Amino acid sequence: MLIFLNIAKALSDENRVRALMMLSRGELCVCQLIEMLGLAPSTVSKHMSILRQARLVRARKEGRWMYYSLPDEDAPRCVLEAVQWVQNAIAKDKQIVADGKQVKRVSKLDRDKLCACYKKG
Amino acid sequence: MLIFLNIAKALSDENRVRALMMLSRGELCVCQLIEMLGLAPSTVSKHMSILRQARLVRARKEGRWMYYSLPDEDAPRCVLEAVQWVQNAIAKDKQIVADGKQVKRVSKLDRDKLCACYKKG
DNA sequence: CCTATACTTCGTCATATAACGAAGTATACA
DNA sequence: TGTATACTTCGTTATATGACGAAGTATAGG
Repeated sequence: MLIFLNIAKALSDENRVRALMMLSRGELCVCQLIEMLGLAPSTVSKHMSILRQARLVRARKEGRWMYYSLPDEDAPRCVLEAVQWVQNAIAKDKQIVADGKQVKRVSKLDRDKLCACYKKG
Repeated sequence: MLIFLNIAKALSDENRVRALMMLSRGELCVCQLIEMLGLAPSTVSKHMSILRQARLVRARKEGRWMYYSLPDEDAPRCVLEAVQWVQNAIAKDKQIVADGKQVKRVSKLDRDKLCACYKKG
């Protein structure tokens, strides 16, 4: 029950659902998510840790960068079905479609320019 | 997105998930849910209205009694998939199994005795 | 080493949510 | 036409959550 509730709670925040769907095309690092969500780094980090604890994302550290991605096929069925459900339910949502375009844009950016998100504040 | 978030939020509370699963064997009236959940009538009523707004349950009024049931096949796909997901995820949960037994017990009770839940407080 | 970078953790604040009891509404029955 | 019943709505309170900035940690590069 706790596992299930953690997943449901993780999915009950718009920014977390957006972040999750942004990973549909492949892994992203935190600074890319910060740029697209327009939230403070600490906020995004917290959101990702909630998604991670629910097993809805995997994390991989490479040097200074932390990459997040969707779960693989080995993940619990409960998790995979949740991801499926989200994708079916909101793939056509206005915000999610716009975010898909953002992912393409941000993926092309130079990382130096991208991580300017830290310098803004 | 809002529709999806309403469903996710509705599913992120243990008592609401329990109530939802209690309806698996068929419709129940509010006083039966009050008895099984062990919560105040106003609390259960609020929970059911949240589930209802998310379209996760249907409501039918018959005389003084309000009956709640799971959605039928005409419900939005998003809703049906959510219900499926919950059922697959927690059907074997200890609490949910125990609740299943409670449903059988309560269904056999005389309504006069049952609605004593109002007289307790 | 020392500094910059890329996060994460912590502390704080404002808002959201779950619980309750009291009061309100709608229906059956005397 | 009261009165009891079966909820629902409202107001309050305690706790949970999401946002931020400041401080902490880990890694790369000079």
